[in-house]
Amino acid sequence: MNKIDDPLARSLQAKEILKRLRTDIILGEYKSGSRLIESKVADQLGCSRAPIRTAFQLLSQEGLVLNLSNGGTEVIGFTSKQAHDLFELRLLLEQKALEQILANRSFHFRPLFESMEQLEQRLSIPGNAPSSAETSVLDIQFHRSLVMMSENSPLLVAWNTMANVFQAILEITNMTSPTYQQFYESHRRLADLVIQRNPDSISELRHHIANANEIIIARLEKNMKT
Amino acid sequence: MNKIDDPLARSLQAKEILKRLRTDIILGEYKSGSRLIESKVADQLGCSRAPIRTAFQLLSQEGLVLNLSNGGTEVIGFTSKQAHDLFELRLLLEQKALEQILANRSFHFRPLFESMEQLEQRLSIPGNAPSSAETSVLDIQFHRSLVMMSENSPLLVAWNTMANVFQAILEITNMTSPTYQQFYESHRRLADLVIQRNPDSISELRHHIANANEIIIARLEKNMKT
DNA sequence: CAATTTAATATTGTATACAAAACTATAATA
DNA sequence: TATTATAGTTTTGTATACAATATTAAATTG
Repeated sequence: MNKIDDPLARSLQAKEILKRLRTDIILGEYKSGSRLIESKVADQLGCSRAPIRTAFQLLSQEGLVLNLSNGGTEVIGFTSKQAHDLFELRLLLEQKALEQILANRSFHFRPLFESMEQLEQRLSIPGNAPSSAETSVLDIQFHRSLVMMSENSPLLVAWNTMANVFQAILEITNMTSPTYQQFYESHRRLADLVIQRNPDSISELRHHIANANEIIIARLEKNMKT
Repeated sequence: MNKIDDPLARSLQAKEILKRLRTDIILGEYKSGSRLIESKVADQLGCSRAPIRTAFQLLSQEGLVLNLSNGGTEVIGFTSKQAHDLFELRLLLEQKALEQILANRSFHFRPLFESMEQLEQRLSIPGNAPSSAETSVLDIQFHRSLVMMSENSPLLVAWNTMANVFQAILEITNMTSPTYQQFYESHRRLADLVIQRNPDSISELRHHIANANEIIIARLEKNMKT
């Protein structure tokens, strides 16, 4: 449970391809229902079909693409409703994680604090605002630490799958530092409540996520084509 | 939302390999922490590395295997606790689906009844008890129909991912027809409550799943090596 | 002209080849 | 001896080749 599952860690090409396709699909660059042809995409991106296949499989896992029963891959459009449902799912999973954390006898909270302080430190460097990509990674890391604390492997697996899409959305919406300032203050309150094993942490979490979701979805809708 | 996502539908080899590895890992044939070598497995199963890589990726998606950061694939043991957590997750997701179904104005319940009647019909053929593999597919299909009714794509994606492991467990535990008789009676009660949009359907669902989980886990533990 | 069959094309699934990276074991050095 | 270098091996990631299946277009038939 300590090692981190990082698909494509060594597969730089597939990683890059996946990221690009994921973002494009979320933004609506591909029409819903249109078909993704391995060789076409391979030519466009200037590589062979091998890493493309890998990327397609991951996209399918994330629900952005559909594996047709006769072979082939079809784009599933990403709508505003889906974003909403995704965020609701995130809340459901994280709340479950937190409930289990509170119910467990002992737990390790170091990773939670480390990830929190990493974000705080990064934000506190004067005159050097972090990029949206940077902060999204750190923000996600905090929440991943929380889910990992639950020591519930299936829950973590489910969370990780949707987290990829979630992180892409965070990057797209290009959060500014002031917004993140809000977020990390909420992270601190939450982390403090968690180590106290205070049941109020649940409502703090619900508050935090609901608030974040509202801001993010509003920004996302402006960027989406459809 | 109408098309069904079936990875490996055309890829028979990879499908077979995945199924076999999945079952073996659940049963504890591979030691937790041991490394899966593509070429080794390919030689054992008498095929090339291509379908093996595909299968490994799917296993990773299901949380049975870990992608090491320097490349390579490590087996994550499947413990009794994980089974318990998995089943709890299943309940969480299906309950969420049902809540959304009840909240929605209109919904299509044909697939739910069709899958239910398929199971009933199959069980009612005298002197021809269905195999565990057969019934597990039909049972899973009923629950998938339920989740699909929620028209919540991210929720369905998450459910599908864990359903693969769940179905494998159903097959392993080799349910007998009498047990299934119980299950499908519960299915019918549940389906009836759902079309009435009766909130009691939620407790019926909780009951059904909790009951099934208890039976299944007990049987599973007898089959697991660890 | 509509429907069906047949041929041509496109696309995927698997096998193989090769290069880059990671791991292992041996040798060298302090 | 313990530690670092180094050579050798293993293993993966990507590219390419080929065969089987799907899709599309054309031809045929009623």
